[in-house]
Amino acid sequence: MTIPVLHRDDPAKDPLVGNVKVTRQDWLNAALSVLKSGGVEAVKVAELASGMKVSRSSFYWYFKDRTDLLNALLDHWEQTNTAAMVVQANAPARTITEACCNIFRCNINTALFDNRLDFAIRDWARRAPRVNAVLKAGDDARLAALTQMFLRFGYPQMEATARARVIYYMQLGYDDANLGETLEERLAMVPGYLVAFTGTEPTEDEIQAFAAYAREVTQTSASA
Amino acid sequence: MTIPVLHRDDPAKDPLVGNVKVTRQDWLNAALSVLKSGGVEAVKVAELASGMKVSRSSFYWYFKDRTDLLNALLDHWEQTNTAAMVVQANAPARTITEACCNIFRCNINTALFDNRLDFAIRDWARRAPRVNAVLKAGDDARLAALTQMFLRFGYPQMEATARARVIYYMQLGYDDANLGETLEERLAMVPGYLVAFTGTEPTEDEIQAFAAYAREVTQTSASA
DNA sequence: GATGTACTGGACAGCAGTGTCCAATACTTT
DNA sequence: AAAGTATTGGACACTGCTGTCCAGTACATC
Repeated sequence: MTIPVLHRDDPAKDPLVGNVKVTRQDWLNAALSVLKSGGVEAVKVAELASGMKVSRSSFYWYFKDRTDLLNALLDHWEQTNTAAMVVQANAPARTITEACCNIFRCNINTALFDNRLDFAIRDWARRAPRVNAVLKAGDDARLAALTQMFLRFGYPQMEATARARVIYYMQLGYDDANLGETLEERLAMVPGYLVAFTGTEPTEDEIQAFAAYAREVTQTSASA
Repeated sequence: MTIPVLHRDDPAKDPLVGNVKVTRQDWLNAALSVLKSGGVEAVKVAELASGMKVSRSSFYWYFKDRTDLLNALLDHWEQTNTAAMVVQANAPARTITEACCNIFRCNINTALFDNRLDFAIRDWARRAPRVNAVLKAGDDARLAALTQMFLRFGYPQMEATARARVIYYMQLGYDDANLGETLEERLAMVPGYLVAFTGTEPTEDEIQAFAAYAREVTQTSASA
């Protein structure tokens, strides 16, 4: 339920003019944060307003109604997470294990791919058919990119499809159940997962490179 | 949002005596059904009552309040799904691939393991720390049983742990995203998954045996 | 310094859901 | 047939949330 930095609290941004206290983006950020921690049902105009110490009616200046805000949140998701995973799947790699490490980056780098947002959307989709359609399109795009990745490394079509699903869905379920796991716990298991996902052994270099990346991104995100 | 058969509608059961219209179990069944289709937030005394064509106050005869009902739902989950998966993990099998097929039974036989309930609980857990603790205990028990399964077939400790997680979390994520998939679509991928999960090829017999089981249980559940 | 613009606050009405109270009901027991 | 028991229905008060209306405010422009 943590409300993110508001425009007015960020010294890098232009000061707000007139009687403006919050921006549309502030409302979106706050809503996004609540969506992630408490689900759609928890995204309440009243609560966002009190969190930003602004009255509720301000909200209706920026958004037609609550549904309008929710649509904006869904749009945001549509334009971020899926694109990021597709980029990672297409990233250059010498081996399939290295390529898988590129995918793993999505799971440990929040700046790249927002896990918690993905789950919140998934929860929401279970109850709203409209959201479900958007989600399914995203899942399909991601799976297609992953299948392509395995095909690139010479896996036959059928096996590429099966392995794409295994890596994608396993990460999905894993994060679902383990959002609290520490980085080192997770890193220790990486070689084991790579064998299961690809059927081949990763090189020591690949493991080291991935661990270095993982430690760096968690470092930065912690100090930000 | 389908309300299940009420006690009074089931000819096999003793007729209700006195002024009784619904039983505690009827409330529980209705709540369970709503929990699965709409999440915790959707479990509303008012809606359950109107679904059963009974007044809300009847509810308060059987339950102290809404929280009391929710606790009962959580208890129910605790006593069903995890136990079923542990039984499947311990079931006798000649090969690891056959053992994995035993686990797959959980994913296709609703009578054995209620997927939709598992997700509803998972959603709920994300918002309620108390529920999260119960869920985590369940996940741990299931993973321990799966790890034990791989150990039984000679996998080294580390690999057994990694593979247990891959099979468990993959199924979790898979069902999460694919509750609408047809049985035949799913069956077609089974051999591919088995290779990825175990690192070995399944025999033709194993695949056939599993497919036969799968077709039988979906047949029965459709005609029930 | 008057007017305009871009918001913001506070009051209001309305709805949905909860939990309580008590009278009414339909059987069972005496 | 009278009294008792187990449950149910309906009315009520309360809370939390939404969306609307309108007057108020702070700065920008003329």
